[in-house]
Amino acid sequence: VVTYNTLMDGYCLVNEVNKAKDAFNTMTKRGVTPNVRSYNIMIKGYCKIKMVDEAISLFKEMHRKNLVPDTITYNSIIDGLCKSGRISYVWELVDEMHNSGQPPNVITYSSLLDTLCKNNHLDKAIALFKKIEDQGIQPNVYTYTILIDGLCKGRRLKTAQDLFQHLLIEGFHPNVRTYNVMINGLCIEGLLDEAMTLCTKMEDNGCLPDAVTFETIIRALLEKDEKDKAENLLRAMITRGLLKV
RNA sequence: CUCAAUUA
Repeated sequence: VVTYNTLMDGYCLVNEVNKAKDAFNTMTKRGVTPNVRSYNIMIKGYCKIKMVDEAISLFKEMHRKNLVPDTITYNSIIDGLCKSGRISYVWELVDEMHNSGQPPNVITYSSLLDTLCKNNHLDKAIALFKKIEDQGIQPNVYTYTILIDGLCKGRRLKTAQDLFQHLLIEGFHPNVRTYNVMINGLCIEGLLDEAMTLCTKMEDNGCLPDAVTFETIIRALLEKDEKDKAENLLRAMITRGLLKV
């Protein structure tokens, strides 16, 4: 089973979900019974290429074969449904999670938080974040990054910055993505000097800026016709090997 | 062997 699962996961990773499904069928034919992980891999694979209905049918197939979906199974479909905008079914599944004694975890909530943010339901997102904490679930760096990103894109920079501070106070270590999200937020508001300062600061904090960091700032600089500064950053990228020349 | 977040 492990061998087949690894193979399927590899195919899904490169979006060759049909080949993954072939492997899935082959294992069955050879008398190897797919386990929950096999289904989880296929469900995520289908969600990734937006074939959510296939994912749902596999989910139902699990029930028929008396396989009990675990938290990862739920999280994967919920995330797939969220990303394809089929929110109503999501809430049913969240209820089902509670009823089946596998309550949503921080990852489930991260998916939900992300959709709320991306659909401009910022207030609901903030409420959900509080609800997560109230339930005694520790938000992690992902959770914070998602909400900070939502706040930045919803033009609520101040709140985003407060949350970023809060994250530091709580002793979390922001990673490259967290910084990138904050930097993008500053760029959106045209605060390019602040963005560049934060870029320096992240490096001081032991977090190396990556290509996204630079591209974000460069793009913003060019929009403001700050061609010289942009060029300097481009050179910096080349020096750091972030840009092939 | 399986789940969530960033520029374009």
